[in-house]
Amino acid sequence: MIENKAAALGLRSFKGRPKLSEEIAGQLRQLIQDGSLEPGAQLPTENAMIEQFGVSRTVVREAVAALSADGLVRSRQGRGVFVAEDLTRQPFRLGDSALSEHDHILQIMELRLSLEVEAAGLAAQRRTSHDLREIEEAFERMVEAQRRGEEGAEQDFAFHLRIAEATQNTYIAKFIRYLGPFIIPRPARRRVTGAERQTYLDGLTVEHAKIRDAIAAQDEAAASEAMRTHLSRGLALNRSLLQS
Amino acid sequence: MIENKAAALGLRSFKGRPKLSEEIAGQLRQLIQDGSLEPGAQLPTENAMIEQFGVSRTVVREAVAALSADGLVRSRQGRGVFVAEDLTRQPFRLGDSALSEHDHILQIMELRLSLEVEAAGLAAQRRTSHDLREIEEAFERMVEAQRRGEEGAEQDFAFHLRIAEATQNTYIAKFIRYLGPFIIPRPARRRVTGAERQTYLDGLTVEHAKIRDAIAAQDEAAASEAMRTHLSRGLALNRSLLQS
DNA sequence: CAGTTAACAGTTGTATGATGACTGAGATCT
DNA sequence: AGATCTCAGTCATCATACAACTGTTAACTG
Repeated sequence: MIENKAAALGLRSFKGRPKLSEEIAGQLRQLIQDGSLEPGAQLPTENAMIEQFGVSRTVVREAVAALSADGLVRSRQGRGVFVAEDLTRQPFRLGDSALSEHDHILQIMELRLSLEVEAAGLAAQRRTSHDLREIEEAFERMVEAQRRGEEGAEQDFAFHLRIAEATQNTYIAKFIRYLGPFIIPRPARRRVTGAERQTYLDGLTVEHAKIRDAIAAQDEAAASEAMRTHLSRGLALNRSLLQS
Repeated sequence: MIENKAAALGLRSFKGRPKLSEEIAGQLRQLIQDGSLEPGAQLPTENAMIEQFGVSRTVVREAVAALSADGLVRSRQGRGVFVAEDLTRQPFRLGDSALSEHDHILQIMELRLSLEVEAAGLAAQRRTSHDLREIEEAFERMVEAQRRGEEGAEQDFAFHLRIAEATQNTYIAKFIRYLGPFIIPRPARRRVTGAERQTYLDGLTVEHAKIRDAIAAQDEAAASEAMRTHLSRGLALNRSLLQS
């Protein structure tokens, strides 16, 4: 047996060696993504992979099951395993990149800003009276959370999510919801304290109110503008805080 | 072989029974997503699941491997399988929704527009000379494709992707790349023929040129505006074509 | 001969038993 | 008291066997 080379990769050596099935799955994934295996092509049979990788059938099957869950391959009993014709089913993930925490946060906020500025405009155009009520309630819940001395990060996000849902575009709402966990922690905020913190939180409320009012008035341009101002300020704050 | 009506039935109405491991994986996934199993909670042990579901270890392990690939659970040797604390690793997918083809296309194009309008502005701000060269080359390749009588859909997308990369925001670029396969087919275009088609294609080139020039001049507002005009026209065209 | 059926080899799907590796806690020893 | 050992529980991996499905080929039937 050759000594464990996994540690050389450095990444997750702390957690012991990665599972063999993950190792194999990674190799197969790479073969597919760099085009060595074209869509529709057949993967080596299980027996071939057993020999080729020197592992047991359990490992091979678990690796294929993982790829199959990602929609990257499709296995058909009696025939073989094939690379998916339609690679659009390949999921989208954030965070496995090698960015610093600093860049990670800023880039996610930029991504979020891009979407939400437009979303605010669409919401102003299309919001129903029910949507508006949801947005107003979310606004109030955040005010109450702050009155209780909380940060209100969750309520903040809920407010933004209601706006995304008011666009009537399920994909936009779905993506904002996906981004939620990445932006809720917002570690930058915690470094702001005291009076400065109160000023910041009051500013949030004022900005949220402007967005809410523009959507209520169905003023598309004003809604987009208010959202841009709101998120730009958050972006600038993060940028300056993370600089130091 | 004429008899293959399984495909004609459309989806997967009769694909034979789904694999047992997928069945189990689905049940576990639901338990996690509806909160029956909270983050950090331990799943039943393999032996317990074998008995509970009445299947073999192979099946249970493949199901867990699939969930693990999605980042939904984490298994630790010697301890057990646990629901992930951080569900942000859950991937994002488009397309499993029950939208009509019509809404599907329009909503994706809106999502795309939101991002790309901002991306064009960021690209104008931050593009390097190398980025600009890439964008210009992609533009030329699309012109050449059209000169050859092709539609140039792939070159079109490549042009947009180069712009996304010029934002220096890897997440934005990554997401645009993910959206690619969903927008490349653009079935609407095929219904436009003859002189009308040529007018449309010429319009694309003019609009691309405006975007390119604004980015070259590092004029943020003009770049965003040009991109908005460009994609809005595509959106409007699709909307009218799909109406009928 | 034409058409159907049967047999076969190859593949994935499922089941089962055995062994290795890791974990945590309690028992044991010093 | 502190370090070590033992042990049961758990996942990780291996190996084997059989079932189910597929496509091809051979055999059979009328």
